Amino acid sequence: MTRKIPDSTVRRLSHYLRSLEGFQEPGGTVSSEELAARGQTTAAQVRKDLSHFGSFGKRGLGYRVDELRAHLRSILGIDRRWRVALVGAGRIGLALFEYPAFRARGYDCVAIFDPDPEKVGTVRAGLVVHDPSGFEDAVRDLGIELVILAVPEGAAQEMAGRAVEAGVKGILNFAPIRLNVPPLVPVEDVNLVMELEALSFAITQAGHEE
Amino acid sequence: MTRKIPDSTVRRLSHYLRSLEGFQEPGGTVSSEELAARGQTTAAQVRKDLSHFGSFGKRGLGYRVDELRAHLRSILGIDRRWRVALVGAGRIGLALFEYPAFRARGYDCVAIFDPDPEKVGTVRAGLVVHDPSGFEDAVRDLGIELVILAVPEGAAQEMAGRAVEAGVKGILNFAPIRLNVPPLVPVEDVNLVMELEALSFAITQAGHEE
DNA sequence: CGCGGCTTGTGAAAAACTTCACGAATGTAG
DNA sequence: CTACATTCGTGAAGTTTTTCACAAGCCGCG
Repeated sequence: MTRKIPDSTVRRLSHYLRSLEGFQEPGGTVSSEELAARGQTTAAQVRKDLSHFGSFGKRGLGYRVDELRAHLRSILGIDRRWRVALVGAGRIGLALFEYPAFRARGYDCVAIFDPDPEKVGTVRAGLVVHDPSGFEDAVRDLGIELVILAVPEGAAQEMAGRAVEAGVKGILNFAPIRLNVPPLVPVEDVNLVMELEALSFAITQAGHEE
Repeated sequence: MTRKIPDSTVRRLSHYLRSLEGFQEPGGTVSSEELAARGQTTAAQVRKDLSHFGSFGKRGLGYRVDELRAHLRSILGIDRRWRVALVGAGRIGLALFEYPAFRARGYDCVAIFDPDPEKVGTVRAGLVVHDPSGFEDAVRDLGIELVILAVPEGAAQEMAGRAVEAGVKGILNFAPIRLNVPPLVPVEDVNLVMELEALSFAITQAGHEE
């Protein structure tokens, strides 16, 4: 039933879920048209996206809000909780770890690692900072499945390799390099400079356009 | 020459630029093959991407590193400096503003706004935090062109509207909503929860795959 | 100068993704 | 019960993006 899902579809599924959570009456229904209106897409796209995973709507009626919400959670793999470790206790990493939306969405911050001796032993975001030497043990003992990798560029590949070796299942990578990991371990890259560059490109381009 | 550039192309251009900066001898040359190797793409894709903007290479030789670098900077619109304001002095916004890579890439942080009376007047990331009431004046007086919008969901649309009205040219949006702005003003969305969801989707999916 | 080894730039082919359009369900009203 | 107004699910058509393949250009060497 589910073969190769476009990346863009997954992003939209997240959007749909977020839209559904904005609804007041969870017992109500919503049409593909309404769902498309929030979310900058079309009704056909909404239906096509969902059809990859099953038939969740009722013809003539639409989708039941609470039902679709549950389906989306299950599809996105957040009908459970995930144990997340932060590697790199810099400003950005810590800011993320304290971001309440993460926990609300099913992601539990369980450990922080940083090699800086000044940070090791101190408490950040409610957790003691550990030296990376203990990383592998922690992955096993705490059941860490996801890693937020927010270390300097030079250390990213090494820590990614160790994470994979230790059995981590996915990496959210903030370092501006393409990590070399086995294809079974998904990596999501977040590159904020790149986002700004996309902005200045679009602005500059608007001038050249005709 | 430049019509409709795919979004994915722009992202790759950023990557190419970053790869080029890793080179030691700026007088040397690089082939599309080498550039593709870093960056998770193909040589043909590199050439196609660049061909949208001109012919920068020499057949039989490749691209001159320093030359291509300059071209990419110009294409991405970072052969100049941009004046950026932070709206929302929360943890994430501040962490970004202190991120040294921004300045290094041509983005200058020039002002911070936040309505919290406890923050107004204090110094963060080297700048005094101002109340948003002075936002429009600051845009004009400081020549602010880009806004990093890192406010709570509820305030995002209002501040986006004010930014556009004040003449801001682009918005980097961290709020998890689609901003409603005129199509001439580009918006880049950064949604970290969505990135994590893409990860757990990929992990979960790997199980269902067959 | 002419030849051979490379590597670009680019139409054309292939693949991926989105939009269209319509049959099939579903609920409502008369 | 039938007619009607909706709205989903989905193959087919259309569009966009990627990949392919090859002619054309460049360099070095004899």
